[in-house]
Amino acid sequence: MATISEIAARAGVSVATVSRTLSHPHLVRAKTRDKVNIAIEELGYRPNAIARQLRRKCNETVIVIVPQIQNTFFSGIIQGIENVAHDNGFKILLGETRNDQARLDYYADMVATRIADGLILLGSLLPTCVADAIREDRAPPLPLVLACERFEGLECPHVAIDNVAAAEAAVGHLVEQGCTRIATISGPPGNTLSEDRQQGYRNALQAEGISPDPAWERHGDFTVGAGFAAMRELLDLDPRPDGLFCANDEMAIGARQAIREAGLAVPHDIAIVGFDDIRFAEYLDPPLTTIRQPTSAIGEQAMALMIDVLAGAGGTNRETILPSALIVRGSSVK
Amino acid sequence: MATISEIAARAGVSVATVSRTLSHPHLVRAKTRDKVNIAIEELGYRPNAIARQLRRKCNETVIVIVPQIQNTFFSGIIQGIENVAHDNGFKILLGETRNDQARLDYYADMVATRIADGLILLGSLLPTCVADAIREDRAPPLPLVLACERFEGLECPHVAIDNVAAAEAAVGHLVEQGCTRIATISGPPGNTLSEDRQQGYRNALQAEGISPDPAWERHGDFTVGAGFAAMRELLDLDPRPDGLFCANDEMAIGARQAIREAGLAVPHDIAIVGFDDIRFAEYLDPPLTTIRQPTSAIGEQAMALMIDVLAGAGGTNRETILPSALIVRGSSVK
DNA sequence: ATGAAAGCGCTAACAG
DNA sequence: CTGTTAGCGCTTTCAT
Repeated sequence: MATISEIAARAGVSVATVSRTLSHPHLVRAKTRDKVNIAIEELGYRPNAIARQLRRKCNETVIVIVPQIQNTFFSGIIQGIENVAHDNGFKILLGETRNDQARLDYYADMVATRIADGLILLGSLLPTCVADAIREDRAPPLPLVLACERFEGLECPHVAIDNVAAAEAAVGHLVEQGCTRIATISGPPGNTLSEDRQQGYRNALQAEGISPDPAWERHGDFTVGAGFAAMRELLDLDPRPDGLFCANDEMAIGARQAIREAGLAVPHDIAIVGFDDIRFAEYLDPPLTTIRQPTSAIGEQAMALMIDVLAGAGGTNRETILPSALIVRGSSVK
Repeated sequence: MATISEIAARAGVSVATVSRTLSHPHLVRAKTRDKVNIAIEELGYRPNAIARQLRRKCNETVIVIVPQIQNTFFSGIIQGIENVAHDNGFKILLGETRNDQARLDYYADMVATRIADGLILLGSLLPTCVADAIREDRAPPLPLVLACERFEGLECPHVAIDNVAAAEAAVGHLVEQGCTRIATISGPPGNTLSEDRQQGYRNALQAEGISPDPAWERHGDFTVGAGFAAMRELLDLDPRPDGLFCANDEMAIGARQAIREAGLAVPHDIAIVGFDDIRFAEYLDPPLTTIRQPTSAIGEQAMALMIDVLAGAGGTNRETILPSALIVRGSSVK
C-alpha cells in the first residue's frame, strides 16, 4: 500500500503538495497536479482515510441504532438514511439493540470513542448518557437526531409524523365503517409514540361521545406475538369489540391470527386498522388497512438534520413533521 | 475531550503506562493500574479509537453491501452479521447498491481507503476490482466473504445453502401435489444462485420424465413487479401451468397477484412454492409454501468467516453450506 | 505555488 | 514493571 510520501517522491514534490492536490486542488499549479496524479495512478495510491480522520478530527460517519433490523419499518428508515448519507459522502454504522440497554450503550459509545461523529436513534430506548443528561437538565452529550420517537425533556432535532392525528384518522375510519366497540392494542406504556397513538384513539372515541374504557386498551411490544396475546384477551370481553386499532402492523398481524383462530372473520366480525404500512400489508389476508408512514423520507430528513447538526448549523430542537396517510384496504371495509 | 497524555499527567505516569493499562493490563502493577483508572474515571476519558486504528493498522470494521436493505431476506442476514460482529467487537458499515455498479464500487472502495478491513457481499453484482481480478485470474484484492451468492472463477470464502437441492425439493413437492405442468420464475440469468435454482427445477422435472420446456421458464429480478409480469406471460400459455416455482418469495407474491387478477385460485388452479421464507410468508393469502433459508445463520457464518480471514486463518476458499427446509403451507396444498 | 515541520492521539519496540 | 521515543499517514500553518 503506497503512502503519500511515496507519491511525493515519485512525483518529485513534497507531501504537502500531494495532500493539496488531493484535498485542495485549486491551490496547486495544473502542471504539478498532473505530475502528482500520474504518480497516484501509477502506484494505485488510495489515501488512508483513517489518518485523514485523525488529523481532521471528524470522520463523516454516523451510527444508526435500531431496535430491530429485520423490521421493514425500521429498514425503510435506514434506507432513507443510507441514501442521503451516500449522497453526502457520509458512512453509516449500524447497530441493533433488541431493546437491550447494554447493546444500546455499547453502540452509543462509538461517538465517545470518535468512531462516529453522531448518532441517529430509532426506537424508544435512550442511551444511559442521554438519559442522565435529561435527568440533570443538560443537553445530550453527543450529536443526536431522533427518528420517529421523541422524549419528554429532551431537546434534540427529530423527525416524525403527527401520531395523534394519524391515530384519530385511523379510529375515525373505523367509526365510519360502523364500528361501535373499538378496542386498541397500543405500544408499550411510557413511550411517547405509543402514548400519542393512544391519545389519538381516545380523542376519536370522545369525538363520537364514546368514553374510553380501559378494558379495551391493551399494550404490546410491537411484535406479532404481542398482538396475538393482546387480542386473545380482547376476545374474552363481553360484548366483544367489533373494531380494532393497532399501534403497528406487526401487532395487527398477530391480532388477525388470534381472531382467525377464534373462528371469527375480518372485517365482518372485527375490522382492523394497523399502523406503518409495512411493505407486505397489501398482500396480507385480508389486505391491511393502515396508516402509511413515509419511512424513506423520515430517514432522509433525519440524516439531513444530522448533517446540519454536525456542520454546526440549525437549532438544538428542530422538529420535522412529515405527512402520514390512511390507506384503506380490505381489513376494515365491511 | 481528554487525551492519553492528560491521563498520564494526572496519574503521574507515562503515556505508555496508560496505554498498557488500557490494552494490556496484565503488564501493569495493580497499584499503578488503579491510579490510572482513577484518573480515567475522573476525567471521563475515552480513548480515541481512530488514533488507535491508525497505529494498529486495523479497525475491526467490515462493510456489508446489500442490493436492497428493505428486503427481509437481506435484513435477516444483516442481523446475523451484526450479531456476531457485536460479540467480537467488530463494527459494521452498511451500503446499499440497488444493483448500481457505481454505488457498489463506492462502498467497496472503503476497504482500499482503510475505512473497513473487509467486505461481506450479498447479491449478484461484483465490485469492479474483484471482477478485474477474476478476469486476470488473480485473487481478489481485498478480504472478501460472499453470503448466499457464489461466482465462477472466484475463489473466496462463502456461505450459502444448496440451491440445487432446495429447488429440487420445492418442485418435487409440487409434483407430489399432482401438478403436471410446472412453470418457474427464476432469477436473472447469469446469476449462479438463480441458475442453481433453475437447475434444481429441471432436475426435478426430469426425475419425473418431464422434459423442460423453455416456454415455462421465465426470469425476473426478484421483485414483486417482476413476478407479476412473468406470471402474466405464463398465464397466456395453453395449456396453462398448474404449478409454479418462484426463485424468491417476492416474485411469488407478484405472481399470486397476477393469478388473482386473472380470476384464478391458488392453490386450486395453480399451486405456488416460493423461496426464502421471508418473515411474512406465513401471513400471506394463502400462506406461502416456500424454502426456508437460515438467514441469521448465514449472516453469522459469514461474519465468522470474515473474522477468520482477517485473522489470517482459514483457506481462501472455505465454503459453508447451511441446511434449508421446505415449509409447506396453503399455497401449494390442493 | 510549494516545502519544511509540527502535530492529531495512540502503540510498541527498546532500554532500563 | 515503567519510561523514552519513534512513528502510523495525513493536514496545515508558516515560511519562502
